[in-house]
Amino acid sequence: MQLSSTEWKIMHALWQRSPATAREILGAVDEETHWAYTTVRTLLARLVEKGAVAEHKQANTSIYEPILAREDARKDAVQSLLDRVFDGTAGSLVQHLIRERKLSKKDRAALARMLEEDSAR
Amino acid sequence: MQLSSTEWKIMHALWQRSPATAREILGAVDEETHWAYTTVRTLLARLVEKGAVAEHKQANTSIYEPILAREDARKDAVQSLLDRVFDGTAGSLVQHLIRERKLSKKDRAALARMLEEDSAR
DNA sequence: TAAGATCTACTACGGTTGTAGTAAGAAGGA
DNA sequence: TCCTTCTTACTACAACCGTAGTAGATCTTA
Repeated sequence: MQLSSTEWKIMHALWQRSPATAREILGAVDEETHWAYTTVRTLLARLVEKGAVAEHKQANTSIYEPILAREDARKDAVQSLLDRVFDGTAGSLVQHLIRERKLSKKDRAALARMLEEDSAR
Repeated sequence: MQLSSTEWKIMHALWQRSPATAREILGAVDEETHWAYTTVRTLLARLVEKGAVAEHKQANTSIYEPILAREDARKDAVQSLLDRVFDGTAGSLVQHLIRERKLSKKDRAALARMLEEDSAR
């Protein structure tokens, strides 16, 4: 499932604290976005429509919960980047990260550990 | 600079062989996309407009060349993914790749080499 | 109980993207 | 020279995206 960048912001808020009302989500993203309440509602409606979020009424207020899992969303986003931008493989992405020095010492150590474990198997 | 996914396809063709005419680019992407010639022209016009591609006329035919470098485009695309999807850092992306076992044996070997060189310095 | 605060449902609107179509000029071959 | 084939310039149009606004219902509180 592909999410637009505003939808990602809503989902991040929901993954962090759910269930939540639209107003609570607004509270969580307000600092960063300054969105109107109705903007948050529109975004939530779109997410419900595409099946990424569940909505149920409590009294006259909607309560939202993520259906789409963060890891699944991330998987799709990464795959889409690999297909669009790299040659479809993660290897070239990682080489890019190394060349661009995007990885901290710690990241590199973690990577090296993983490589060792992996080749040991 | 952000590129749409169709724009990426044009740019990949141009990075591979440039300068090129619209018809040559169509030839390069036709198998994958089956685009109409005018679709390629539209995409090229948009890329020229946003400064990613240079166009100059030879007789009555336009010749195109990339201005935007592949590495720069990749940098922006990766940063955008990190900001939208991860917490803005490459570390969490790499963790994701590790957990998802996205790296092939060959990738891992190349990576190990690069990491060694890197830490040797 | 009447006014403000909230909530929902619906609509809006310009920009971007994907995917062309058309008309008119240029160029090359019969 | 006239027909065919390219090319260019311009236009189109629906879907999606970012960002709301409005109207009417409902809840809360003085």
